[in-house]
Amino acid sequence: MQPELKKGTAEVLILSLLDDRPRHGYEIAKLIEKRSEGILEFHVASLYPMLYRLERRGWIEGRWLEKSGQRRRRFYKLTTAGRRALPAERRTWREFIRAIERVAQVGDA
Amino acid sequence: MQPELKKGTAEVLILSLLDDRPRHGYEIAKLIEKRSEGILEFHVASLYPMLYRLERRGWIEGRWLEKSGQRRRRFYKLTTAGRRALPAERRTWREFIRAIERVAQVGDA
DNA sequence: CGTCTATATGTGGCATAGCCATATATGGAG
DNA sequence: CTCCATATATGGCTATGCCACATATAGACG
Repeated sequence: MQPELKKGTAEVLILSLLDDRPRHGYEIAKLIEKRSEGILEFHVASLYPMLYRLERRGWIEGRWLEKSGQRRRRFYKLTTAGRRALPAERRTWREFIRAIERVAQVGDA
Repeated sequence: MQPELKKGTAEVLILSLLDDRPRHGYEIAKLIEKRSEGILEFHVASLYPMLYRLERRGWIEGRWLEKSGQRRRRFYKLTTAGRRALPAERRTWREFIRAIERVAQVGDA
């Protein structure tokens, strides 16, 4: 898998996972790996900076949660702006893959 | 359209277009733009270097063609290695989008 | 005849986002 | 008491596409 393919996809992935419910960084990384059956594997070193970027953009919001018997975790949830942005992100992705499929005969068939 | 999405996709696109028949750089750029209905627009400044890379890798092979009444053009065609590599590239792409769809609810439905 | 646009190839420097290595810290299993 | 999984964080590297710029010709339009 050319690693370059992944560029720009982390956003929809993270936003979609946070659409279900608030999650913390490490959980997001593991979920992506698991649900994609190992095909996608975002290193946490890429994920944390992405989370900071999304937070700065105002699409997600994080807060620390410390429970006894657990390490501290930063849970992120979608903001209203983030929830509003998600459909457009999904549409962009869909249009993008359709465009590729029109140029390269790459469709599932 | 986040420009980052395109990263790593030029390869399959070029290879697929050359699978039909030999073409020159400028034609490839225009075809990508046209067939994708404007969604994909690779700048020639990205395309030419990509062609050189593919040639160095031995997947495509270019030769100059000068016709009177036309500017000089460099036509590229798939090599045997390139033709052999294409199905794997297409498979990678398919697996990749399926993986994204399993993580983000992004499917066409 | 001059200018403009489309065609055609090419290069140097920039930006972005993911990767690797590394660091820190805790809970639980053995 | 060591090791692994969990959890967050940062600095430097790399790849690939983007922008600006350069060069050159054919054809259209005035």
